[in-house]
Amino acid sequence: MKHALSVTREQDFSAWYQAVISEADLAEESGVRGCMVIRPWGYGIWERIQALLDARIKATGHENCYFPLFIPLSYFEKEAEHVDGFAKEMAVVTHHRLIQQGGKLVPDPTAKLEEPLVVRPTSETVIGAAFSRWVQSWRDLPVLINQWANVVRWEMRTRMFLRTSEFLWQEGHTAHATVDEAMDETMKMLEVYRSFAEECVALPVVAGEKPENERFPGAVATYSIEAMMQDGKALQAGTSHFLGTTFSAAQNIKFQNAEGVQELAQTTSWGMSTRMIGGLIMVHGDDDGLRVPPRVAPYQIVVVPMLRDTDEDDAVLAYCGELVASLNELDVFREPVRALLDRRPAKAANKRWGWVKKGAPIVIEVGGRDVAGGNVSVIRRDRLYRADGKLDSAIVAKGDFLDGATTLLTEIQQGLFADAKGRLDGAIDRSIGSLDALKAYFDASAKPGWAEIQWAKPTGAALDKVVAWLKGEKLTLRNVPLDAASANGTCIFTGDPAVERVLVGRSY
RNA sequence: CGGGGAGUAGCGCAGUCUGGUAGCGCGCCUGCUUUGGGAGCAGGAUGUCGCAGGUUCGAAUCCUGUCUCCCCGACCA
Repeated sequence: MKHALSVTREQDFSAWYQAVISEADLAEESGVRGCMVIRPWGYGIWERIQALLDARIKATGHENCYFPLFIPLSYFEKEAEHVDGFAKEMAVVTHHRLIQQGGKLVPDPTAKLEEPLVVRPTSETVIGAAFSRWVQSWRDLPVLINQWANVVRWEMRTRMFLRTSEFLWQEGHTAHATVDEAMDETMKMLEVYRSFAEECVALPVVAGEKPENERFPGAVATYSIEAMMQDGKALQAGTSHFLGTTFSAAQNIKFQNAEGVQELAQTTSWGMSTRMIGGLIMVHGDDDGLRVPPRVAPYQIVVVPMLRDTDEDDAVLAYCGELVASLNELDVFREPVRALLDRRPAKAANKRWGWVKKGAPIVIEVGGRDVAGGNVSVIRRDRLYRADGKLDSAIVAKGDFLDGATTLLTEIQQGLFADAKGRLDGAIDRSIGSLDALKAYFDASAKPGWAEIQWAKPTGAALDKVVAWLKGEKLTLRNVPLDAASANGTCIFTGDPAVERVLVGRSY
């Protein structure tokens, strides 16, 4: 079987990942360190993610707004732990004018900013400053807001979609009167992320609490959803933080409670980014390129006319036009179907393989013979080949295809999720009871998946010791799954009675 | 930011050691022949050799600096 990509997942997963991004026209290098150009197909997927996630964020009572890209340096100085976490990766604006000097443009030394501005790495500080103005009384709470924005973190090592210097995301920020309310919010948004990832992106995830060492700088508790890539590595696909009074203390977010007493607000923040697209690639991609789940596919059904530069071409195009119009009348996942007629003057075979690599869920080919017989040729991206290795192109009556199109899209969506879910569930080993066994598990195979182990949840120096040992094995603590069984054994690190179960794995 | 590799046509690469008119394959354009599974033949177009300095009569090639990408570390959504 000849595949559309020149490198397979088995040969070199990292090279394969880059090949998918390039061959599926998702993104490309920009010439600026760690920054990418997101091309229409990649950005189209992001727009779908935005649309579906935004609806869920609003359905849970949040409103969108927008805060400035530039944050005064002094805002960061108010919260020590937060600045420690981000100081090493901040882009800073120091001048507001350039001058010519020896034929070159250089910052004008006389146009130095009084106070440097940081290009936001995240917006807790600037939004906290606004919250302190907005919140006076318990009646002003909760404040529930979200913004869609770009942020910049000057990472040492970048990878397209997974870790770029600039990335796109949404960041939710809320303020509450009580710890309970803020914790409810934190957990609610974690669940929004879990259900969104699984239902829309078909990405099975494990939702859980991050161990202390993996917390967001300044957070009291951090929760994540973790997805498993096809090479067994973990990808943190969304985070939800309970910030307690860390930022309200630093930013002076105070309110007068019903008893007339001043209190600090309890805040949360939560985010999901373009990294999601990296996860989508590594979970659903195959050796022919990307496979986009129908709910987030910019086009769900692409119709490719087989034109032959003959008189029959007009009839073929008319037939295709009607087909696409009929498809666009249909609803699937409670939205209109997104079908495209690919009229570009290119060879049909090249268009077909182009859409296969892009991962359009269904590709329909229509030639003169189909028109004459009232048929269409259907290629499902989730089942490209027959058992004999030939491209599986099924000839179906046009009416039957229209009748079944939305069911087929639903089936593809569910199938992609079910396959990935099966891989995830089958790749978590819950039987490991010693460090030797843990080491052996990860040494034994190239794609070992994860281990869910029992531990005593050490803190401070004891936790540092555990993390250091894991690091030596290139392992990380992922999260403590919310739905894990309770502990009933001993901690494999300390030998103390275990208190919970934690996931261990290699990660991106 | 440390170690390694690489930047030459849209893509993949040769040429660099040993300085002397910019090459190959694919793709692209035109024409003809094909036409249900990534067509064949013929002709053609496309380069400030990553960028900036330097050495030289002459630099893709030598020297210095710098930017970007890939791999391995340290850092992280």
